[in-house]
Amino acid sequence: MVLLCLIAQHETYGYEIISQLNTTGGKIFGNAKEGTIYPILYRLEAAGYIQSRLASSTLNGGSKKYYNLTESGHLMLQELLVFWNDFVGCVNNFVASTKKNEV
Amino acid sequence: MVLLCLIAQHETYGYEIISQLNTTGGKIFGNAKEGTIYPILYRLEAAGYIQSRLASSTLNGGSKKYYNLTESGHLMLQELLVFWNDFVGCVNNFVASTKKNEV
DNA sequence: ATAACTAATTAGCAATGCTATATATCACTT
DNA sequence: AAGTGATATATAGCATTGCTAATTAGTTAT
Repeated sequence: MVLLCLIAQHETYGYEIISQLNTTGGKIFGNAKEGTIYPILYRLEAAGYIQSRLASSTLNGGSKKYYNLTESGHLMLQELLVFWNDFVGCVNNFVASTKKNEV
Repeated sequence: MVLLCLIAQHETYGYEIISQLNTTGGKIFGNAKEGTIYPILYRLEAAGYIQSRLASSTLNGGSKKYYNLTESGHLMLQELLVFWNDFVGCVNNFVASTKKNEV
């Protein structure tokens, strides 16, 4: 879902996503590695949620593979955002009824 | 973390946990099955976060295996609650910067 | 030439979640 | 006594997933 969020913001590519996660990802996503992100991108593309176009090498380094959301990807992102809200709500219900005793 | 929360509230056993999740677990945990919960309980016990005691069969059905938190389990639950807050915060950062464009 | 940065790829392992089934006990009905 | 349904635990087996680690390759600067 987070990768779909990032790609939804603007067309981007794997290395940039990793850099962005490393700088603005906080404690949780600030440590993302290639071996984690690239396989997710392949799965998202295989599932039809994102599509890629190759761009020849410009200023620096190898050729980039730019991704953007498909229509199906936009729909999936909407569903995931709904799911995420439900998920946080459900977990926090259990957390809330615990904290009284625990904290 | 959710199972540790439930066990922290009061000593309980697998079947009761599953029943509780099915009734109060909402959309997300309302569908929990034995094959999901029991292996998690075994892992939590193997990791030393919970301990069990057997109780002979009382009113109905087989003998129950009651679980409660160890000291290590209480510590782990605290860490997980902190992690959970960080995690939600980090994800919501990305969600927030997406929603402007997307929704 | 080489170091440093950009960029993508993939092998391989361990952890995890879930489906599905099996087992056993007890209470109640027919 | 046989069967049904609720209670309760256990586990085989599969697919998915996350991560470590290493490989390849192009560009820029020293």
